[in-house]
Amino acid sequence: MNMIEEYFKGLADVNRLRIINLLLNGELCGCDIQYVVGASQSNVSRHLAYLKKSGLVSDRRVGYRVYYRLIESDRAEYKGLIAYLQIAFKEKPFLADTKKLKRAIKDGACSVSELNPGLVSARSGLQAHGRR
Amino acid sequence: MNMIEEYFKGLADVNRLRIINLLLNGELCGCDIQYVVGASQSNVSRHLAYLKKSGLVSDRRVGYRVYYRLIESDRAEYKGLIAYLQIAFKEKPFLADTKKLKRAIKDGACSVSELNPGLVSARSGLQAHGRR
DNA sequence: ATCGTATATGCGTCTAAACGCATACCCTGC
DNA sequence: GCAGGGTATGCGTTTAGACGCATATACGAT
Repeated sequence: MNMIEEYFKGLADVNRLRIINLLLNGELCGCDIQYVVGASQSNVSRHLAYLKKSGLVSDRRVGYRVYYRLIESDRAEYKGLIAYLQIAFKEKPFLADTKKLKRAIKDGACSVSELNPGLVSARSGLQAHGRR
Repeated sequence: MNMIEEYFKGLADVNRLRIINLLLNGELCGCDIQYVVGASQSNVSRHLAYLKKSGLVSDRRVGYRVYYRLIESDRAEYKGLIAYLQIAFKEKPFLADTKKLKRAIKDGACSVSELNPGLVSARSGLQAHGRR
């Protein structure tokens, strides 16, 4: 199937759009995504699988966690789309999600801090989530 | 609902992507779209309705025909998307559709020629379709 | 080995939507 | 009025996918 079609199918759902918005900030682990989106664990997991299938997201396992990130690709088809999303995601409700993510990271979320420097300017140094 | 989500839902189908690709060339009447896409009349009509609902396409009636075109909007959310599509649509199978459309217009398709000058450079002057 | 955290997946349900077929509708021209 | 081209829509079928629940799996720590 066409890549462009795959991309748009991947983005044709609010929760997946919200996840992509979060991943524009850098790599994140599944539990942080789940926390911000607020959906059930299986729901988030399936959306992430769908995004992988769509060619938008890749993942890597680190211990018992899985970290998700946007695909790295130089294809115009892909880069142009990501560039568009960067612009388009200035709107609510994505703004609220981004804020919630930054607060979570600051309070000690589990996402790897070295890989998303933009999120950890004022990290407090905790290791645990401080929630659930 | 979010406009971005509406847009992506609208684009999450091959036939609708193909229609949008055609409309990037300018306004087209329904029967020409149907001819190029090669789907059934009701199918094409419903996809066009869906694209209208998604905020991507508008239409106007001229006699017993309806002409469809991309929405005119200066919102970054919208313009950025169209700009992306312009770039992304260099790939097959959209290329074949564009060629088929240009051939149809040249052979006398019913789309209004004044509104898509890029398509009528060598128009032969017929009024009928020369098909079906 | 067992427990705890994180993630994936099988199963059932429900809704959206893609498609074809037939029919209704809209407009023009006779 | 009627006929014909173009378009929309009601109806039924079928498939994709969104979701929750429960369970399985993966890994680390003890």
